[in-house]
Amino acid sequence: MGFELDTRKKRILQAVIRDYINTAEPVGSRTIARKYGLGVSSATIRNEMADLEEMGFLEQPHTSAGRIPSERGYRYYVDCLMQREELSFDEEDLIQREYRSKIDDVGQVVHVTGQLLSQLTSYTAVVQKPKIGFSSFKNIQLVGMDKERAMLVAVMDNGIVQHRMIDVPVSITGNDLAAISAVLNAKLSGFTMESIKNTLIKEIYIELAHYRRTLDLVLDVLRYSLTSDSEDKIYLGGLFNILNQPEFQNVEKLKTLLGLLEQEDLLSNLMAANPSSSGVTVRIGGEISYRGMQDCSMVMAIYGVKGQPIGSLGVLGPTRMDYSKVISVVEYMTKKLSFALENLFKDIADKEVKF
Amino acid sequence: MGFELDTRKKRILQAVIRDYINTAEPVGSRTIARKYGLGVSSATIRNEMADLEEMGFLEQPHTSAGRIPSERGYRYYVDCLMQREELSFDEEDLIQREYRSKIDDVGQVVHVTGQLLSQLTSYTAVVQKPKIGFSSFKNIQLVGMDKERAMLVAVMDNGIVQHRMIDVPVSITGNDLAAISAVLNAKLSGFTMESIKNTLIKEIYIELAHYRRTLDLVLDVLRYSLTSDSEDKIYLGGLFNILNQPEFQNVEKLKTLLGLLEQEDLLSNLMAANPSSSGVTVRIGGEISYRGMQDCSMVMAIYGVKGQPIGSLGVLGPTRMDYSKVISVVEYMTKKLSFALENLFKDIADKEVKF
DNA sequence: TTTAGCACTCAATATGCGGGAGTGCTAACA
DNA sequence: TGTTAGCACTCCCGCATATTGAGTGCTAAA
Repeated sequence: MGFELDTRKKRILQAVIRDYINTAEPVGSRTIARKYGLGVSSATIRNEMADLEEMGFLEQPHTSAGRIPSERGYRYYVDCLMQREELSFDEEDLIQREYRSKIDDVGQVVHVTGQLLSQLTSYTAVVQKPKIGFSSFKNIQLVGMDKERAMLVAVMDNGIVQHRMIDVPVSITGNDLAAISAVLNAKLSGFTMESIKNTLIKEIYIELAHYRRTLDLVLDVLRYSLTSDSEDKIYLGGLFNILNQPEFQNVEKLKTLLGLLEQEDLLSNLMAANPSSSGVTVRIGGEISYRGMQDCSMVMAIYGVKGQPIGSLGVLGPTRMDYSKVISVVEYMTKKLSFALENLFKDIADKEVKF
Repeated sequence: MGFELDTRKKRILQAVIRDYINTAEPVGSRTIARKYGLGVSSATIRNEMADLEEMGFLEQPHTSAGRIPSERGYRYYVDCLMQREELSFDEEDLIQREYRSKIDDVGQVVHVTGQLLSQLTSYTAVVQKPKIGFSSFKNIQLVGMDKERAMLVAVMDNGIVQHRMIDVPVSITGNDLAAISAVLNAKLSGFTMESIKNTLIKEIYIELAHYRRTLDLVLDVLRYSLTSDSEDKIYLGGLFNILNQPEFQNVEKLKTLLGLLEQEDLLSNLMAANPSSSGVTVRIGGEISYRGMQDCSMVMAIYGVKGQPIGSLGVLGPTRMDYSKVISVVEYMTKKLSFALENLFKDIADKEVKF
C-alpha cells in the first residue's frame, strides 16, 4: 500500500481529508485548488479526484456534491500520509500540572488521565482501569459493624482501598476479628492474590481453625469480589463532547451511541480487542464491529508498568476525527499514565527498607 | 385558589392536562369531548377553554392550535386537581427486591434509590448523598505505603469507608503508625467528627506527643477531607431518559440541559433549595430559577433518619411530566430510603452489646 | 498533460397551494 | 340563561413545484 499513488494524488488526498476533518463538509475541487496551493487548476484536481474515487479512497454523498474520505481513505491517511503533530508547550504544561496534583491512588490517576484525554482532543475518552490482580496486599482489616456484620477492608500497595461488608456469626467478638486480621496480615501482606499458594491458605486455616466459616467468606471475598470488582471497570471522560460533533446532531443516532457507551461490558470488550500489544492502534468505522458505531473511530493504546500491560486507554470520536492530533495525545498520555503508575509503585519496591 | 373554578372547568382543565401529559400535543375541544365523556358538546368546551385561557391556566401555541397547560395550570393541577396514583403491586415488589439485595453501605443505598427512581418514572433521578457529618468512627487505621507516605483509612458506622494518602516523615516506622492508629481508635471510635471535644484532642496530643506533625495532618484530613468529601455529592440516575422526551429532541436544548446537570455544585444548590422540610415539593418550570431549565419540573423530598434531615432526592423531567405518578414514586421512595438508612444505623445503636 | 468552458446533476432553499385541525362567533334552541 | 349546531376564519403542515448554486464530467483546445 502507498506506492500505488503518485505524489500529486497523495497531496490531493491529504488535502481533501484535512479539509473534511476541519469543516465536516464535502470538499470540492475548487476548494482544494484555492486553499491548498498545488499549482494546478481545479479541472486537474477534478480528474485526480475521480481517480481517487475509483480506487476507493474517496466517495461522493451524491453526484454534484464534493468528495468525502472513505474508510479506506482514512486508513491510507493514517498509515501513510498523516504527519505527526507535536503537543504544544501549553498542552504539555497542562498535563504536567494535572498529574502533579492528586496522584494518591490509581483511581485518581485514571480520572485525571480521562479528563485530559477528552479535554485535549474534544472527543470522548475511554480509560480502562488497571487490572489490579497483580497488586499486593498491604493491609487487611476486619472491623465489626454490628452483631452480625463486619467490614472487610483491604489496602493494596497501589493505593487502592477496597471494602465489603460480610456476615459473621453472632458469636464472634471484636477480639476474634482482631485476631483474624492479625493472622491475615501476617500471612498475606506483600502477596498478590494470584501468588498466594495453597500451602499458605492451609497455614491460615490451621492457625484460625476456630473461624472456619468466617474465613471461608473472607477468602472468597478477597479472591473474587475485591479483585474482580475494579477490573473491567471503565472510566468515561467528556461523554458530552459527542454533542458538539455535527455527525451526532441527530437525536436517534445519539441515543444508540450513548446506549452503547452505557454498557460497560461492551466497552470492556472493545478495549480488550487491542491487537498490537505496543504502540497506538487506530480502528476506523467498520473496523469497530459494533452496530451503531459505524460512524466512529477509536484510537487506543495499551499502558502498563515495567513492560507488563495492565490496561488500555483510548479516544472515541467520529470517523472524521483529527487523527494526527488524537494519535499524538493518546501516545503521549499512555506514556504519562504508565509513568504515573510506575511512580505509584516505585516506592513500593523498597518497602522492605521500612516494613 | 381553587374555589374560583366551577366543577366543569376543573374537569375540563384536568382533562386537558392529562391528555397533554400523555400525548405531548396541544389538545383541542373535540378531543376532550370525544375522549373524556363530560356530556357536553365541543362548543361548550370551547367556551370554557377560552375562559381558562383568559384566567391563565391554559395557553395557545398559535391561533387554531389546541391548548396546552401554562405553568399556572400545572401548579393548579398539582395543588388541587390531581389525584394520587398508588404504586402497583409489581412496582412495590421490584422496590422490595432491589433493596433487599446489596444494602451494605450508604453508597449502594443511594445508587439503588436513584436507579429505581429513574426506572419507575422514566425521568432523571437526582439523589443527594446523605450528609455523613453525624456518622461516627468505627475504626481508624494508618497503613504505611512507602517511605514517606501512609494511607489513612476510616471506617464509619454507616458503612462508608474513606481513605486518603498522607505524607509522613521518613523517620516514622510501621510500629509508630500502629501506635498512632491504636490511640486514635481508642479515643475517637464511637464519636462523630462534630462531637469530638477539644479536651479529647488534647488527650491525643499528649499521648502521642512524639508525632505532633503527623497528627496535625491526620486530624486535618479527618476533619476536612474525609467528612466534607462525600457531602454535597450527587448521584444522577437515568440521565439518558431525557433523550426520550419529545421536548428534548432538539440537540441545542439537550446540550444546555446536560451542561447544567454536569455541574455538581449547581445541582447541590438546586437540591438544597427545598423549602418545605417535610413532604414532597414540586417546582414547576420557572419556579426552578436556572436559565436553561425553564422547560423542566422537579419533584423532590427530604429524607432523613429519626426525623433528622440528611439529604434530599428528586426527579427531574419536562414540565409536561406525569406529576401524579412521579409524586407517588418520590414519596414512596423517600420513605424507603429513610427506612433503608435507618436499618443501616439501627444495628449500630446496639453496638455496645458487642464492642 | 493540462486547462478552460460548458452542459448537467442534484441537494438545499424558497414559493405557492390545498387540507385539516382547531378556533371564535353567531344564531337558534331548550 | 346556558348549550349547541353551523360556519367563516386562521394558521400549521405537508406537498409539489420552481430556483439556485456548488460541484461534477466531458470535450476540445493549448
